[in-house]
Order: sequence, then C-alpha cells, then structure tokens
Amino acid sequence: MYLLLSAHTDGAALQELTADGTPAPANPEPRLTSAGELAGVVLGLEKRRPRWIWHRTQDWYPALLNAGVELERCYDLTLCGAILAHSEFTAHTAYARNAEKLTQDDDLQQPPRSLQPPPQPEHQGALFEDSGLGPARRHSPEELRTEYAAQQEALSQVGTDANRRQRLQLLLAAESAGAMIAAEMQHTGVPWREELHEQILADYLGPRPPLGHRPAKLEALNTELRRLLNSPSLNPDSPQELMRALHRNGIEVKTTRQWELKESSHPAIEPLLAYKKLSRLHAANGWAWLDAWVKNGRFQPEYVVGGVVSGRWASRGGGALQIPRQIRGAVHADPGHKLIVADASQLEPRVLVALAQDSKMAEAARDKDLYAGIAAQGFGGDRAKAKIALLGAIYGATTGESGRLMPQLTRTYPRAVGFVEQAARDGEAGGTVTSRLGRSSPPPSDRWLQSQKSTTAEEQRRADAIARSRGRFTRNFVVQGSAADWAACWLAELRRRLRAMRSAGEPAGELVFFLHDEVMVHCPDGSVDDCIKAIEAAAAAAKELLFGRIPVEFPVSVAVVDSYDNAK
DNA sequence: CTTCCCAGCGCG
DNA sequence: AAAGCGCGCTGGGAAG
Repeated sequence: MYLLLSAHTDGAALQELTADGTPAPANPEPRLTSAGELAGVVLGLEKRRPRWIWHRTQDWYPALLNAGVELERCYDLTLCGAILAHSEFTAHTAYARNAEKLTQDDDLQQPPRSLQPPPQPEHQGALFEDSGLGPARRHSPEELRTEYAAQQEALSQVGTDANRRQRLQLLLAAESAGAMIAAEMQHTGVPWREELHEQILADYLGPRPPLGHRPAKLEALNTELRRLLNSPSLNPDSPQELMRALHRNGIEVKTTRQWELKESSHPAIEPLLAYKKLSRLHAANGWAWLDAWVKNGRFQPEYVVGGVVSGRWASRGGGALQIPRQIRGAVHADPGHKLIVADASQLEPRVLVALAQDSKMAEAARDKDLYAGIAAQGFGGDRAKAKIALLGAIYGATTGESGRLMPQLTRTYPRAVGFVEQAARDGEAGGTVTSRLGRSSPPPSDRWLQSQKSTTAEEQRRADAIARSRGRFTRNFVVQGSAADWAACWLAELRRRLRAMRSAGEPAGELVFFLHDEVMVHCPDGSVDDCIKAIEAAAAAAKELLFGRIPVEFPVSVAVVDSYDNAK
C-alpha cells in the first residue's frame, strides 16, 4: 500500500496510490485531514503498513515523532529524485533528461548548505510550522503523484541487466530509510552528560572563564609564548601574526600547521602546540558549545542525508560528525543502559575487494585484519606499509611513501588496483562513475570544461592538473560511494531488526549515532546480546544485498561500554 | 557595518 | 612521515 502525503491548507491531503503511482481505483480522491488530527490519522493508517510517500521526510517526520508517531517505511521524493536524476543507470530515461533542464528549479533539491539555522534543538510546533529553511513551496497531491509516477517509470526503464534495477531500487529504499533514521536519531539524541563534559573542560582548560576571556590554562600558555617569542602582544589565534613572530625568531616554516611546527626544536614550539590543541577544544567543543547544543542530557544534531555527493551523510550544527576523542567521555549511557559502539572494520578496502572481485586480495580480506593479510602477501609482513599503500590506491596518492609503494601493490593485486585506476581514467576524461547500487558522481565542473579549451602549454599543464584532480575524486568516489551504499543498507537492516525486537515486546536498543562506518546503539542492559546479534546480522545482510554471496568478509568490531571514550 | 574566503584542525 | 579523498566549524582578515 502506498500513501501519498502532501501539504494542504491547514492540514494535509492523503491519497492512496498503486505501486506505479496511479491513484488507487477503489479510492481515487485525496482525503483531507486537519493538522490537529493528522498524527492520529497517520497512526491509524500505519497499521496497514503503507509506504508513506512525501516530498521530504524532514517536512513531516520530525513533527510526527514529536507527536509520538513512529513509522515503518517511506519514499522520499526529493532524495530519490536526486539519485535518479544523476544515476548512470537511468541516464537514458526521460526523467533524467527533464531533470537536467530543471536543475535551476531547485524544487526537489537540497536546501543550500550555507543556510545554517540557529541552534534550536526544540521543534515543538505544529505539523506545518515553517522549517526555517525558507519558503517551502507547497506541492499539490497531483504534482507529487506525477513526480512519483515519473520516478517509478524511470526505475522500470533500467532493465534487469546485472540486477541494476534491483540495486537502484534498493538504494532508493535505503536512502529513504536513512532519512527516517536521521530524523529518529535527531529526535532521540546522543546521551550526553553535561557534568562530565564540564569536568573534562575544567581538567584541560581550568575553570570556566567569563564570556570573551581565555580560560586560565590558555592564558598561561599565551603568556609563556609571548615571552619565548619576544612578542608581547602576540595573538596566537592569528596565523599571520604567529607566522611573523616565528620568522622573527628564526623558525622558518611555510605554514603554521602542527606537523610542520613539529619539525622545529625551538623551545616555543611545545607550548605553541599545546596552545593550539587546547584552543581548538575551547573554541569548538567548549562551554559555549555545551550551552548551545546539549539540552536535558541529549545532543541532538541535524543529519543531512544525501548531503555528500558520495552518499555519505553530512550534518548541520554542532559538528556532530567531528566529536573529538578528548570529549567522548561525556557521551555516557543512562543508568541501566549500555552504549554499543560498532564499527565496520576497514570498510573501504573491503568494498574495493568486492567491487573489483580481486580473489587474491579476497584471501587477505578473510583475515579480521585486512592490512595484516595484505602485509603477509606482498609487503614482507610490514602492516604499516600495506595500509599506506592500500589507502594510497584508494585516494590516488602519487608522491611520498604511499606513491612509491604503488607499483608493488599493483604487481600483487592487478585487479583491485586496475579497478580504481579505471575510475580515475574515466574521471580525468570527463566521464562519471557509479557506486555499486547506482549513485553516480556529478558531471565535470565548469572549471574542468573550461580547461578543455586550453591552447598554450601553460594552460595545458593547468588542464592536466584539473583532470588529475577529477580523476582522484572519481577514483575515490567508487569506493567511498559503495561503502556508503553498504552503510546505508547496514543501518536500514539494523533499524528493521531493532523495530522487530521492540514489537515483540523486548526492551530494544535505540540507534543514537551514525558516522560513515560506525553506529551507536543505546540499549537496556538486558538486551545487549540481542542488539549485538542484530548489528552483526545486519552487516551480513548488507554485504549480501550489495554483492550477493561472495567470499569477502565485512566484520564489525563491537564494544559494549558505559562511556564512548572506552569504545576504541 | 555585513559578507565571504582562508587557514587550520576535528572526524571518517 | 606528512600526501592523497570526503566533510563542518571557528576565528581572523579582507572585501564590499
């Protein structure tokens, strides 16, 4: 059953559709519901286990969650439309051609990333309160129904070759599930103990300073720096000032980056590095951050599904995907609960093995430690070298140690290396590349297109550099994008299992955090073992959904902890 | 004054 | 030891 939900004056219109997007014959007219009764109506209809079709999950689901309504599945027209408009699998369809023309009309596009809403973790309002992302144009049921039908039409035109249609369909389902999970995780929040955070800050920085002042330990380091660099008014937060002061003291660095500063043995370097470290903590995750982002023991960031071209998620506000190790001690399970932190080990190299079907590398990937396996096969047991070489292949390293190790890697694994090399060549030539489930890289930038017209030798050199840069991007895209495909399926499968546990009456865990290849479940003590089983089963299911039955393992490492800082 | 970009660093 | 992918956020500083 398919139910289309669209905004309507003072309420919503609900319309039952068939799978291909035509109105259900028995029930062809939209039914109008007022805002006040919508949550109840939706809850009632959910018993029939429909797939909810809506313009954007973000427009509907957060308010429904606030009203206590959780749903099983949806179809997010915006996210799915973005995938279908660019996928190579659907490039030949009318849908993709029309989308090309409509790129100016950002109706079904993401809001611009630069729009940053003020910290407002509460969204208690009615269902139709403006999201704060600008005037959201209202779409009629007919517009949305037509859009859904067009997307289904495009999907039906993919053909069954190499299971491409099933793969793309899976991607759309996983992306839509991801949108629901993102809303649910934002609703739930990461358990965050403010007093533990404050203790960490006090330990590193000293007592909380008055607004606009440096904490004591930073101030002390600043005083020492000014003395050691003979610069009585130095502001070490200014790279320009700092650079001049370093040069005056004979420290000849080209940048003020940590690793370059470490080259020098000047006595000012040690306090400078300490200052930078603490200053970062204070600016990014200090008291101000705590005030803005943690309320009632929860950190509730906004996740942006589809926010990265590769299919990874982005986030908005609070730096949710950059929680530094220093403060992970503040992430703490509630009484009677545990945090289960699960991480897909060496996900990207394993995805490469599966994509390239490199049987030699698959042997190495049977080991829990893939890098150790690679090291044993071709790097004289040197794990560090094996890791640098493999990551270099995925990122497109050309110089340094990683670049030097490439020939050795190519000799041992011609298929795996050949796979990413091909993706790089395609990108250099202006082509697009595609993830396992059908998410394609964007077309070449204007810069790339312009550079093709180069005539002089100088312009040609620049054009080559631009092409190589695009090659590194597409090389990485096939791996990062397919890893994101895997993670999306993992997440969706895990959610399904946790919901099943809950509906079976078992006190189940809740997903509270997701970071590219890592999930965190906040779980009652009693169901830890079942949660772990669900996480592992979901990982196995994700592998099979993407690649079928192949002899490559995707192991997850699981930690059961009270506090996030004990997870790794 | 506001707006935008950069340098630097946090995460994967 | 320090290059090679994808992001978000901060403070400084230049441009408008």
